[in-house]
Amino acid sequence: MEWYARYGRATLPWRAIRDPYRTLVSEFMLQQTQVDRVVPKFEAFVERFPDVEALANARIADVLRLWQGLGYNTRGVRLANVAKEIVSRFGGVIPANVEALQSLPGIGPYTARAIAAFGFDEPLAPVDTNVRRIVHRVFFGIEHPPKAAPAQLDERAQELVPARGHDWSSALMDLGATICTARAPKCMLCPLYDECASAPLDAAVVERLRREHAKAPSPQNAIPFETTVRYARGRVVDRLRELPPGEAISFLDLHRELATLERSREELSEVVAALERDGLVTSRPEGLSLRE
DNA sequence: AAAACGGGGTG
DNA sequence: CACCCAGTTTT
Repeated sequence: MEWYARYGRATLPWRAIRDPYRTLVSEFMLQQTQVDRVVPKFEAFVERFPDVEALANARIADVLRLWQGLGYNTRGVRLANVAKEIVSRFGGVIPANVEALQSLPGIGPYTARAIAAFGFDEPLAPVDTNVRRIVHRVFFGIEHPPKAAPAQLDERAQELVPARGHDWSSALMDLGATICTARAPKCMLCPLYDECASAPLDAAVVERLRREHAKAPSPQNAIPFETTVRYARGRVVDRLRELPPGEAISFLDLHRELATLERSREELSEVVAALERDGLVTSRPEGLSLRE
């Protein structure tokens, strides 16, 4: 905690102002997404949608426009749906209870605990990739190969949490993001050096062990990203984001404009259908648009 | 248990 | 250029 007081990222916008709604928004944006890329998006988002009610009344299309550049666009849809459910099921008040939180769309075990800990200062351990890595290195040794099961790491992380959860978990995550990093840990700067089962860790050794225990590359890593469905989805959503609010584009126009994708009408149709199922896109007689 | 889901920074 | 990132949902 002394290290955190001195070197922690206290000015992150969801820490400078503590508020469960800001915690909710930040945690959705931070799923699988680095802090540096979230900060500017977060600030624009909470300015446009300052509270649960504003977000509950938002058009999905506007949420998705603010989501540009973050990736995993269904997170934006789910976040807006969470706001609606909070209004309809919880009277507009974000629950502090983990089970209630996890019943909401897009909130899994990590995010439920993160909202409870960061939003309500509950003594719970949100175990993200940082906490997982730190706990593994400190108590079980270097994580390549893994010597601890996920359940063991959860349990060990939870045992560490003091009475108030916010600063403790913030500290662990900052340590993981800046010192106890995945590739090139800076053990010589680490406040846990003396208690750590892995210190001092040499970056070259980490790299070698990682390589030795690397899983066989999945076949889709061998093909160019531009040929993947994910890429096609991204280009479709990008095109629909450009549409002025209220306007639509016909499927055939979309297919023509996205000719560089080299997708047949049938293939592109399947991409659009999946986006519809995911709640991002609406198909009407006038054409396609982001969902209202 | 494995795959799908984005996109940008990094060593 | 493979890996990594405040994970969750679907298959």
